Amino acid sequence: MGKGKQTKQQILAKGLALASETGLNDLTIGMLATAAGMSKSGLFGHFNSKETMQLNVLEYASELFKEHVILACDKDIRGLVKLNQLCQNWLNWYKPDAATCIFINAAAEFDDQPGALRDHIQATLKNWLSYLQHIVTQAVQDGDFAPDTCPQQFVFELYSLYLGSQNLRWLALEDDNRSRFQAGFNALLAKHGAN
Amino acid sequence: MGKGKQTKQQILAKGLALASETGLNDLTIGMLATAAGMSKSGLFGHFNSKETMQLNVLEYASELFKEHVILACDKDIRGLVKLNQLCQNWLNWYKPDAATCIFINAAAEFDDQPGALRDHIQATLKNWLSYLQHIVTQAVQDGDFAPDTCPQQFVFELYSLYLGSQNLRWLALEDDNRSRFQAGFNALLAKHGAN
DNA sequence: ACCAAAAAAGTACGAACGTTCGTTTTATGT
DNA sequence: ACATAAAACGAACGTTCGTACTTTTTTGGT
Repeated sequence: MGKGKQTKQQILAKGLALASETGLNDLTIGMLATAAGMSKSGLFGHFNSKETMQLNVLEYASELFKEHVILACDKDIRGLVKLNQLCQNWLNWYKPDAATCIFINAAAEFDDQPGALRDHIQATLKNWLSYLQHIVTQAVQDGDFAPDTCPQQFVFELYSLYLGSQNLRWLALEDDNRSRFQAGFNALLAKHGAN
Repeated sequence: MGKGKQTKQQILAKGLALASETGLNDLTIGMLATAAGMSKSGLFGHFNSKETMQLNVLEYASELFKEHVILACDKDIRGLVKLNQLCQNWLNWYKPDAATCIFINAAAEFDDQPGALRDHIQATLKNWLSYLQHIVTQAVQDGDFAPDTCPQQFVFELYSLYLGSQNLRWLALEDDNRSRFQAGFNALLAKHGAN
């Protein structure tokens, strides 16, 4: 890996960290350059536009997500067991500080702002949800869940719980939102007759 | 009502409409002025700062929310019946176009940005959730729900469903997210033994 | 060790933003 | 109706941002 790609990776790592705190919109070229310890124009040269930079940060996040959530699962598991591992990984896929999931944050920021960024976020999210749906369908086929389980509704409720845990974190309530998610998840499993 | 207060109300209405589409952060003084059909400085004079303007928009939204969600309920109802009406009103409290709930949007935008705006959003949200919690507690006392129902967890899951319906709207999935919320809500009621 | 290519820096510009100030128009009370 | 205050305007400011150009430094293959 040449010097260029190397520093680019460092930039993207810093960029993801910052964007996870302040949002992808507020990730300015100048501040990212400062955070990366280089000049504005020096950093700019790696992307040639802010939008490309943001896009690359998202793609970097996607790689990390796939690595820490999907590929980190045990091999040869499926259905309910896999769903459990996926959700566990999902909650922990990006750890720094009080960072909120960049995909959730970016979705809220760009949902009404057409362009390449919105399209990418939308595609990523759709992809993840349909993957979850696939695993749930598998679980139903395996008899892990009741046969009348609707995978779409199941994933909707599961995704909602994730949103809830992300959104309620900063309300600084005294209770642990992770455990609120877990309780909701367990109830969701029980409702569909997980054994 | 003097001329000043009158145009200010029009400005706030326009501001809420715009902020519900593009987010409270992107609600610029210049574009709001243009949308309101007046000059930048003319509009500015009503607030003397952008933050105050945003704060006033939020307060305006709070008034509308209270009016359309809380006060719009039938008198002398409580417990499960009231919860049903509240949720129905909640989903419809602000109708324009494809607007997303400004509180949800603003929460995502300002959660990591200390200041008066964040504090206001936080207080508003906490207030609403604790109100919901109060109604659920009432429902349990009235025997509408099973006695082992945890109101905090209940409201967490309810709020999560609302977030889900808001967040999944723009994914442009073919299915109606309103009905996804309804299904989840009904399941939530059933889980706690609503009769 | 050298030289072309890549990477980084420096400078500058135009646009948009929030805000200020002085002036002009409009509304209101007597 | 008229005088006073409120409301709205127009032009300008300082700052920040993304981006374009040019120059300097660093890298890597021969």
